[in-house]
Amino acid sequence: MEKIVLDKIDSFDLKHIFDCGQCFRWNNEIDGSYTGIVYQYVINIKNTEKNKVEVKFYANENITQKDMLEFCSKYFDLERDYKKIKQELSVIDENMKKSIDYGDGIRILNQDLWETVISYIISANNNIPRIKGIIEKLSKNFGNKIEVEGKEYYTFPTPYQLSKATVSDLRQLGLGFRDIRVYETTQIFLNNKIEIENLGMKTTKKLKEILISLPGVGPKVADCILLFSYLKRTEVFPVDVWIRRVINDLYLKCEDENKINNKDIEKLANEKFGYLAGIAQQYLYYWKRDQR
DNA sequence: AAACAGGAACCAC
DNA sequence: GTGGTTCCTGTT
Repeated sequence: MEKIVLDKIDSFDLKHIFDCGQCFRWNNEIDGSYTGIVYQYVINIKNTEKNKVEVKFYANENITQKDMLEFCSKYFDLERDYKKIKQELSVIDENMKKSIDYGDGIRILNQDLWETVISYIISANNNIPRIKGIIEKLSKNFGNKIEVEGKEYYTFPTPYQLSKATVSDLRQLGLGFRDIRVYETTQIFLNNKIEIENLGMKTTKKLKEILISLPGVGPKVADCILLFSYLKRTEVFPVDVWIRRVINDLYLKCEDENKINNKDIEKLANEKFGYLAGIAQQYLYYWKRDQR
C-alpha cells in the first residue's frame, strides 16, 4: 500500500462525488471512507480533516508519490476551478443556486473511456444497484484479482479480457438484452475499429457521432461517455428520466412529462448553462435524486 | 401476481 | 426524422 495526502482542496465531498451517478465502482465503508477500483488500483479515500483527504493505493505493483499525485490530479479533476464554476452557475437562477449548495462538493471524475463505454451501455433501461452488480460480476469473471487485507477486488476487464465472454456468458451474468451490444462493442475496441489516440482532438459533435455508431450507444449514453470519461466534454447535457423530471419541474412545467421533447431540454440547457451544461446537470441530478 | 422502472434499436409512417 | 413498441431483470 502507498499513501498520499491531498490538502488545501476545495469543492471536494466524497459522498457528492461518488453518489452523483457518474461512477459505479466506488463503495462507502463503515468508517466513512470510500473504496473503489480504478484501472489497476484499489483505492481507498478518506476525508481526514477539512479540505484534506488521504488516498491509499493498493495494487500488484508499486507506485511512486509522483505517480499518485498525477493520478489524483487527473482522476479527481483537481485542476478545474470549481469555485469559479459554481459562482458562474449560481447567478443563473435560484434553482441552480439551491442545487449547488446541496451538492457543492461534486467533481466530475476523469474515467477510463473503455470502462465508461461498457458501463453506460449496461446502464440503458437499468437502475444503479443493478448496473453496479453487473459490472462487479463482469470484473470478477474477466478482470484481474487484487487482494487487499484479505479481501478480493477485481479490475475492470480490458477489451481482450472481456472478449473471452460469449453472448450467452453475458446473458447469464444478467445483462439481459444488452448482452449483444456489449459483445459487439467489445469486438470493435478489440480490433481497434475506434481510433482512440486522436479522440481528444475531435469536436464534441464529431465525437458523439463516433460514439453513437457503437452498438448500444445512443444520444444519452454518448453524452455520459463524453462527460464522465477523460474526454471531459462539459458542454453536453445527458438527459435521463431524472433530468427530464427536474428540468420539467423547475423550468418547462409541462403537465405531461412524456410530452417533452429531448430537443427542448437540450436547447434550454445550452442557452442557460452553455459550456458548463454538463456540470450543471450533475448538481441538478444529485439534488433531484435525493428528493425521493 | 401484476405493475413498474429504465435507454436503445427497430420498424412504421 | 418522429412515434410507438419491444427488449430483460429486479423490486414493489
